[in-house]
Amino acid sequence: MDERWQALKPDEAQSTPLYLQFARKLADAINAGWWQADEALPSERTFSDELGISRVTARKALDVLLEQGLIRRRHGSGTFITPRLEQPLSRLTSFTEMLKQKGFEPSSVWLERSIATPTHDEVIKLGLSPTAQVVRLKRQRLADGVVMAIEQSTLPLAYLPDPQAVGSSLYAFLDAAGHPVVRALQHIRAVNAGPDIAASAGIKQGEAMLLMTRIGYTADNVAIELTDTWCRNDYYDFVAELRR
Amino acid sequence: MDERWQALKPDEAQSTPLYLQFARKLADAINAGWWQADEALPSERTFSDELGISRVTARKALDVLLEQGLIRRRHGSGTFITPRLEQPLSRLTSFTEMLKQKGFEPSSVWLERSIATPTHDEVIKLGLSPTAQVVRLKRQRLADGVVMAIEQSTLPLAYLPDPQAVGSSLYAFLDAAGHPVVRALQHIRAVNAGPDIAASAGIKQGEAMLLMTRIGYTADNVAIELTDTWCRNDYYDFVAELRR
DNA sequence: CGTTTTTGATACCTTCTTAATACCAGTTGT
DNA sequence: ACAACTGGTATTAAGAAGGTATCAAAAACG
Repeated sequence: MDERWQALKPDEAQSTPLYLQFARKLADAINAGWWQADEALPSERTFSDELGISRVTARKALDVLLEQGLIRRRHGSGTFITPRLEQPLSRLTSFTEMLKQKGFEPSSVWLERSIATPTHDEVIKLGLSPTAQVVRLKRQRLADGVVMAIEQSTLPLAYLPDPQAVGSSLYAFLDAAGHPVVRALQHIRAVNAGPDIAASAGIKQGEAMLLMTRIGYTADNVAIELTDTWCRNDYYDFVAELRR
Repeated sequence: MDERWQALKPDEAQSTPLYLQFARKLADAINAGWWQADEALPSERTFSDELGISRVTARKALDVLLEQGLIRRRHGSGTFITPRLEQPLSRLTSFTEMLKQKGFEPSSVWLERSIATPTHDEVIKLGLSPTAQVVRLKRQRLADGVVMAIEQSTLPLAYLPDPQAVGSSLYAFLDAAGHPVVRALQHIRAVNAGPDIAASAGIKQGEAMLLMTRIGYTADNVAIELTDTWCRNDYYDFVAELRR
């Protein structure tokens, strides 16, 4: 067991804060399967004693992992690692959630909030009736004040009577309205930035961008959201882990 | 660590301002992967002391990188390199697989099979020793005779002594050699096609392409394969299903 | 030649991390 | 009911990090 503590020990000489170092190492250890799912981790005091760090530092590292959903704490009982089944590899997270997790300050600027007649493409993809109308939302997505993506969402008017009512998070709004998105199909392509998108995103025209097209479904399998997101390629990284 | 400082040191004799020289060198170092995402850079005072420049100079250089979004500063904490926004994907199916299912005939043409000295980037990503050599494989991927993607794989020479021995499937070869890839991390970005890739892929220079970078791991968690695949955006469309 | 801008150095301020405590509040086993 | 764990919270303090204001020399410019 002793080598294990060694591997978790943060390095004082590095300039990265101790708690971040420890958080990373502990996350690696958990992912490497050092502890069984639902097994208690060593207590905060044990970490503190064995690694020669203060309990506050150990605790702050655990806070990070808690934020990532890797562990769960039970007051008086202990800290447990979250069973893998409950943390699907590809969680459907909103832009807002993802940024907060990364320590950025998310914000958005509305470019458009209007009611419109759907295009043919939208009618098909959202399974609309020919006469239905839609709400169109277009905005810049910012992290710490920097434009990271341009997002255009289309929703059936029936689910979103007032376009102005949406706050900073569309998903939060849909949750509150009783129509949470639980599943989504996402297509990813590369496109050259057109003049309008380039201008909104603050990049040169023709620059390569990732175009993510997502169709969100509610629990009863109704397509409720069609979102095109043009992602600035220098800030986004799409990651997939494959196993066989 | 000492050679590193040497490489960052600006040259007083040059006419370009010290802080610009330093900014450039530091940016190169970051791009070369000297520090991990979310890791802290040395402090401004450390740079100042080690490089024999004033703290303001070091700071002005960091200002430049901050402007470029390469780094983030946290008052009282340190300077960190900006993490990319990771968008997790799973159940990723590529268009080639769909093509196969639809009955297209995949094939490939070798462009290069050689032994080479790894780039700095490859050394980092494959965890190589500085003296190790690698095999480089480059080929066109075709479907019914049309170029769909350009693929360049890099493997440690130790695992693949003879580049010519690889048949049409790299994975089949590795399986037979007793080093099957069981897990892979795949990153997807958008890039503008450079002159060489454009020529090989039969498209115009500057056209947006999907660049898929895959690192394959064996059962004992050793990185054995680094593959860059430039996918023609008119033929590729990655699909992922997300849940929460 | 004088003026303005750039560059670099110094000193001081604010904020964050880390640590050392102490104490509170649930949980568990005896 | 109790003792001995667990996590949760608050306080204090020192040290280290980025933030900022000021000034001097050098370069660029009119």
